[in-house]
Amino acid sequence: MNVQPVRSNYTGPTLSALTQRESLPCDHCASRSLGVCAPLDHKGLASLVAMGGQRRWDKGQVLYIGGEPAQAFYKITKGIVVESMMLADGRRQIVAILTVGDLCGYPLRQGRYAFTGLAITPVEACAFGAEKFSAYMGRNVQFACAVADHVSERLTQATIGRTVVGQLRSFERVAHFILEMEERVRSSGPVELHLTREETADYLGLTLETVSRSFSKLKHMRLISFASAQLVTVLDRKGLREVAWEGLAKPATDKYRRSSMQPGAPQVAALPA
Amino acid sequence: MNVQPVRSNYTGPTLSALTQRESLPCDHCASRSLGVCAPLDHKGLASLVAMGGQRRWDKGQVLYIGGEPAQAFYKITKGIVVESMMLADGRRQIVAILTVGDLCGYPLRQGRYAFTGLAITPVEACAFGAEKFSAYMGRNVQFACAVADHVSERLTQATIGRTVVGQLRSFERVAHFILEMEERVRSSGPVELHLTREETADYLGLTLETVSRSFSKLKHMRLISFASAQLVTVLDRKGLREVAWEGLAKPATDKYRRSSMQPGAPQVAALPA
DNA sequence: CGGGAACTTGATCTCGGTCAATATTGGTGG
DNA sequence: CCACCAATATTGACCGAGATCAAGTTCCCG
Repeated sequence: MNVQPVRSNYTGPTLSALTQRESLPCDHCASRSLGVCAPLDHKGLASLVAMGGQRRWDKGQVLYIGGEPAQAFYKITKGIVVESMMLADGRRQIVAILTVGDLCGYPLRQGRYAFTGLAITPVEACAFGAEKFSAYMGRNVQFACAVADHVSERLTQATIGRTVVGQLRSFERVAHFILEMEERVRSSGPVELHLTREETADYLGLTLETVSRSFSKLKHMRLISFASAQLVTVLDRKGLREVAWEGLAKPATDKYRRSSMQPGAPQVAALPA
Repeated sequence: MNVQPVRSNYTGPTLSALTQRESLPCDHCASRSLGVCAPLDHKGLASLVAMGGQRRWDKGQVLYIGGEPAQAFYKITKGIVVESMMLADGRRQIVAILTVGDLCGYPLRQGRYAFTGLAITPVEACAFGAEKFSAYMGRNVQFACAVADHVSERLTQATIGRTVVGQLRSFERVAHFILEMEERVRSSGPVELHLTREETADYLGLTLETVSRSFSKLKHMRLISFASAQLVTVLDRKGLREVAWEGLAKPATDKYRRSSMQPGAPQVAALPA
């Protein structure tokens, strides 16, 4: 759909000017070694950078709108972006929470943004022209693999999210959310949630009141405590995990099909060639 | 995570034997021109095929189990596979419905299957060794792009699914499901659902009773009719679409942030380089 | 045909949504 | 620095969509 491998021998105008070792904004970039930039050498980086530039948005500003023609993808260097889908009546599903190192605006759907990107903090990002980005994928295997890798990770995240929303009770979803946000920052001490109760609700498929009640419930269960509404301390990580995710996977080796079935080793058979 | 680009000059043992124009199982494969095989020429195809072989499973058999070490990916040539995640207490979320041309078992999470694959009809598939598959990605840009493309498509699907489960009412979800299954087969006439009510429930985050009631409701609304429980005729596609998806996207140019916000054009500013 | 799986329908209960009233927080200007 | 106000969060009361429990019915498949 969105990726158009280009095998031609590309001789872009911007590339030659930058192949020498000269300073790139990337040299001081917090996102340099993350995500799709990680496998690139100086030259590769230079040609990618030549595609776009740095931009910034204030909290509350929209980066791009789902359904509109896409000019650029963004790799976040600062702040937090949420991607969402909306229904005509205003219902909103937040489908991803993205931070430093994450690529956003990608993938496209028929040349248009699939989701809407919103800055929920001040955001800085590096912009890549959409067509050039795709063309570069077609020329650089490592870059293409890095993109595939990144999208794979997002697919896994999205799928877990679907399971959370589809199967967990309200306070289980909130417990999972807390652990997810803790994981994201990878630092000990209190966890900054960043999302308002309303945004959290739209992320978890609940209402803001239910989210608030679930937080309170977890607090009364002595699993968490609050410094402020946005700053949570995990008191009992083990307990929280049990609530959050009643041990996904590690299944009891039957009941993949709920009722009648004969699991048995998959039988192998050669097909008529 | 799962993709390990390998840039080395590969000289596999099986490759040389197959580079001449000789017959491949692919020549008669229904899945030849679909998905990740599409961009490959005879030689590329030959080396991919050399990685695995054809296999088959009966209805109800498990192809692979989430959390277990992965040996192979499968590209479906016949039948339907559902991928799911399970919770310890038996709750199950079906996260994908895959058919001819789809790759399954991919992506991996730390070398292990992320989801569990189950054949819900008799299934035939072409197996690719997992490491060799990744290595081949690192050698062939077009293949890597095709994989990225495929994963991107699945990400979009997963995200839409998350929105369906997170935001739609029960009968709206079922309406969406019917349209999705219709889309999938791309042929006029009655739509074969393939999933039991229980599987549909696990896909939509409902119970089988609610799914059944929702089907009945849509029937009484004269939007669909049944030849059998598995065979649906869409009587009013427009009406069904309105129920299914109250016009996702095409948003009213505000309310990305529900309350206070000043959308305004994203302001551009150069960062200190 | 016979039996079991799959499906439908009904009665009741409950979790989470809705509506509404405070409480708290944080940002702004006096 | 404090007071004020709007935005955000909490809590309560009530209601309803969907889950749960429980019969029946239909449809396959041997």
